[in-house]
Amino acid sequence: MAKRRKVGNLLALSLLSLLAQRPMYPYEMAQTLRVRGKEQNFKINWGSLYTVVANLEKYGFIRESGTGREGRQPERTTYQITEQGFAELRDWLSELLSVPEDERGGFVTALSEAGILPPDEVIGLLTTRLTTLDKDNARKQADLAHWAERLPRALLIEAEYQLAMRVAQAGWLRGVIAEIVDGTMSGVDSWRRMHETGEVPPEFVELDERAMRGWDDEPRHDGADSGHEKDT
Amino acid sequence: MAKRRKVGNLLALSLLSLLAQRPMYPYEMAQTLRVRGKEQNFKINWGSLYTVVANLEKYGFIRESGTGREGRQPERTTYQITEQGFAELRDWLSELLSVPEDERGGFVTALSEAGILPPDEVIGLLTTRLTTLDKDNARKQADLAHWAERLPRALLIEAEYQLAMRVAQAGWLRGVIAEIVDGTMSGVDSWRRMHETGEVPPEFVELDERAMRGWDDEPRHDGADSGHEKDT
DNA sequence: ATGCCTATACTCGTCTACGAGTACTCGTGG
DNA sequence: CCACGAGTACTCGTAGACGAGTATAGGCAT
Repeated sequence: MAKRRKVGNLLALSLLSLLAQRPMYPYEMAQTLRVRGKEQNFKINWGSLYTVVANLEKYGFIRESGTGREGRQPERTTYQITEQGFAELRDWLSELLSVPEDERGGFVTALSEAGILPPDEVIGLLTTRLTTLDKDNARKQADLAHWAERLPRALLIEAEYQLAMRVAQAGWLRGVIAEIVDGTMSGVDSWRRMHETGEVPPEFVELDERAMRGWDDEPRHDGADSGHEKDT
Repeated sequence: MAKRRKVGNLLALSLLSLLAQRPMYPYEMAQTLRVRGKEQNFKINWGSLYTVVANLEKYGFIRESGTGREGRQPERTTYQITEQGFAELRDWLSELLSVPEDERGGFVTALSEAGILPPDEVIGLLTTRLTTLDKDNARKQADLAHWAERLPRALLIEAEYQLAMRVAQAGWLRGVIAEIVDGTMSGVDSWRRMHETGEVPPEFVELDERAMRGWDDEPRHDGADSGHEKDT
């Protein structure tokens, strides 16, 4: 994935960020990340951590800056960021901020395969999701408000973003569920019949055939997300 | 990642879906996926394809259903889904549909590290993103409308979802950009000063220290996303 | 009929991700 | 004063992701 970057793991971005502030040794990086509550709730991937550090060094983005034992603890190696590391960090950040990606998550995939399950079950599952989402969002909203009182908002944008996206998802879900329930959405009838009788609705077949023929008469804008193909 | 599933690759979900419709051999699966325009624009990962098929077989989710050479082409192995495969498919879909995940994408990470870049640069990058997003969204909107005329909407939900999320993202971006530009957002001043003078603003330090002490006096709701920890 | 190009269907080897395990150190209670 | 548990800092082996390469078969132009 994203092989364009010499070190393609997002953990590497965080590490570079950390080292841009001060030199650290790997374990310290992990602690700092964890303590900041960054990256999920950091079920730290120790393996990845050291692999990524090694790779960052291999490509010259970071450099050993001393390998001392400080007082007691076992020996440890401190790293600092290099000029190229800084450049990579800036470039990577720039790309991530300026180029929108398509969501690649499990939910999208599942949505597109949801026809496998009978409509009523899907309604139930989506309702569960919606409920959870609403509950979590309320809590996150409160947390965020709490923090906003004692920290500058500039430090909270990513939390605000995540919340905004979840709220939007909840809104969308509410609409879709309603449409499936009341039958406003076209195709739900065939879908339901298919699960009751086992008969494969004709639109599925048509979809496949259309595809097979290469739907040439249709608008194809394939570089959909404004072409961020890997430029090999 | 997601080691709870015996085969944790999302490609596996698509393959199971495919095989739930009819038996296929691996290459055929790839073609069918590609032709349906599923999964990104499918820069097919041939390596993953065969690894995943092998694993699906290893865990009994699919089974060889004949290994014939049909007429001409080189020999090939056809697979069919098993009972357990169906069960896994249903269960996996259910989970993906009902349990909301937090976005783990690059944008979120980049947002949280955006302080590395000077504010004006960030404004520029986010504006670029917004422009691209608006342009793409308009096109996708049109495409979707086009397809909606000749296909049941039930087959288009995942496209609708993706579009809705992108529209929401654009809306959020518009707001945030404005707030950074006009200084409504607190912290932007320190942020700007930091990049002009090199001085590290006190709130960063405070954040770290607070974290170090273990902010015990604050609300910590750690299983944030309604606890979907891997239940080892 | 013969070379060559394309499509088909995989195989293989490398590089990455990751977690379980290791080893060493301090503090503390019995 | 030493057993034990909780940190600290990492190592290593395995499983997975992935792309470049391979091999074979037909089509078709000469």
